Amino acid sequence: MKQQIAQILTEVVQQLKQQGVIPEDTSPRINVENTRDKSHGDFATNLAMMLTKQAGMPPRDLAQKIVELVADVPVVQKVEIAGPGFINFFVDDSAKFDVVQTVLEQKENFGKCNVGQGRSVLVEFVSANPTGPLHVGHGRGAAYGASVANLLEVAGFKVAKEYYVNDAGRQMDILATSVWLRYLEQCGETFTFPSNGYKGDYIYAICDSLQAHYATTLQKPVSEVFAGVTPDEGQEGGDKEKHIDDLIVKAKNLLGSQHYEAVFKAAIDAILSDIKEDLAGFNVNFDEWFSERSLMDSGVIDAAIEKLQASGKIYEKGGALWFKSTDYGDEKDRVVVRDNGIKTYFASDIAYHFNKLERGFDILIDIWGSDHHGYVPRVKAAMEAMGTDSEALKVLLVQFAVLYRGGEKLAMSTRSGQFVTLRELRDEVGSDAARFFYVQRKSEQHMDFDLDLAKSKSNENPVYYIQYAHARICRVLAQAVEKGYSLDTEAGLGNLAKLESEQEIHIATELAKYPEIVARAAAVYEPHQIAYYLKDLAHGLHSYYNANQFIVEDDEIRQARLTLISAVQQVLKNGLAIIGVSAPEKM
RNA sequence: GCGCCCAUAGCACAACUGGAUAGUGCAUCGCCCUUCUAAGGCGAGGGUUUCAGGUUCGAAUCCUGAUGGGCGUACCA
Repeated sequence: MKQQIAQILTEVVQQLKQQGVIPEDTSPRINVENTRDKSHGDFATNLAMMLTKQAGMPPRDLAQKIVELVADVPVVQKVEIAGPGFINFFVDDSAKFDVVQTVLEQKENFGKCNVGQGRSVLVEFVSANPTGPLHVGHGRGAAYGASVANLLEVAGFKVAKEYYVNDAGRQMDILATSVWLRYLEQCGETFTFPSNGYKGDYIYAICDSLQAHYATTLQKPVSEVFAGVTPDEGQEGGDKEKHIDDLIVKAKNLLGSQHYEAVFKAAIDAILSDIKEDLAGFNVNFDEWFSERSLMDSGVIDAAIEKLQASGKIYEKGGALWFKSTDYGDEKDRVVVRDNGIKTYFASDIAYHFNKLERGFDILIDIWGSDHHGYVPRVKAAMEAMGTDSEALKVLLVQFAVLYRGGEKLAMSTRSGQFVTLRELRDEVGSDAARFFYVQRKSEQHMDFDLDLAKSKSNENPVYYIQYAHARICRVLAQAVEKGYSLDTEAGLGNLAKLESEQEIHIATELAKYPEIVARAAAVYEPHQIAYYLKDLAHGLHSYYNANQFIVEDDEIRQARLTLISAVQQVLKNGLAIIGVSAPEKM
């Protein structure tokens, strides 16, 4: 309908040019909007106001000219000029119900479009270090990323979802060492646990499995473990970083590479499988868990560095290898290989992004926490230097959720073991409510997350409002069958013209908006638009429900109404699927 | 210091990406269950869109500056 009007206006612009009202070289963007106020008709355009300058006449006069040129179309009942020069289109009520048939024919495909044109997208998100369980901060990225992926899929992209597993580097060594030290404690050794080690309770579970497999064969005397180790923070000459680094070296030496590997692997396997299970319970699933170590082992990182060297953007300074990212607008140059020969995290990230493109993806989407925003220019710089198009990479930043409990701001740290896990949140409020809560806000908006509120008011979460609308429809349709009035959509579609209440027309109008909302939301990566749309649609349904009886004696009216609400049911289901929320049949 | 992001009703957030009288939920106050689920509906109150300028037919939205908040500014990952 909207396109139809836009089409008409495009023709009008051509005619205006021919008549010399506006210059030949003007090509205005045809803008057709849904009106907010029903007295403004169904659609409006600001075309006259946009062209007022080129035409050299007041907007209302120009609008008058445009209206005269607008071709007669049966569905357009009336065209009006209003306000400063808006042109309002009033659509014939009966035409508004055409969408119902479309919905029922296309079913779960209703709302899909092809702006993606089958291009392949890799959406990488969560990618939290596997050093502990996911906390509620990760939840936002998970909910947002999964919804964006769904959205893109509906918009006609070929989507793959990936979790980058940082299973290499110092943090993992600290984790392995922390596990081993806790294991030693369980074996009866006594010492002060390093301040910089991982202290979460989940560590003990890993130790239990180590004990089950190895009994005490991994035990070493404390005197040996701590001999010659730099003291911890708070002690004479102490340094917590050196302390933990020394302990890592000890762990490797005392255990030997094979046993150290075993501890390392036990830790990461346990945590990763916990994360996988957690995300699956959150209705977030990945196609690929991409290991950083695999990049190292396959030599991809070296290849990437060589590629950069070939571009001439690598130089040596102070024994380290630097990438000249300032040539691409970064604030300063960045180290890729440290003076001790160890490659930085940045180096593997360059390789990782290069690898993504090599796997054939057209578009790369990274979803990062906003604390990584400073990282974007250097990754793009590296992509440029390697001769790839940095435009292919789109980084979506998600603001941190600031957690409150009873008005108190909560500090969260995986290291200290003090955080609220995603699993706790799911247990308390449920996956659906949590998914909806996260995705309701646009991603760049700071989010205050009051846990007490989220838990105590779980029944007031708008998600139930939407699910309730869906469940209501299901129950009504079931009741109809029980009363011997099974739904005959064929008959219903034929009688839609009999529906003329305000609520019915409103619902039909809302249904027609859905594909457009999806397309727009996908274009700007904003799943929250779907959430708001669904609230509106649910409101339309509840309103309708309270004002009208669906299961009535009159066959024609009943069939028409049941057909209309089954279309609503379908769209609610489609929209909820994008947000990753279930559509229950009863509540 | 410099850079990025944010600021809308008591609270949490929207506003079709520059459109008409700035909306929704919670909270507050009325009304509606012998009728398909009241986790619902109908209505009321609540705003100088942080402040000061600018751009234009038109600004919550764009530009400049100020204020307040978050984050970043490693040869960490």
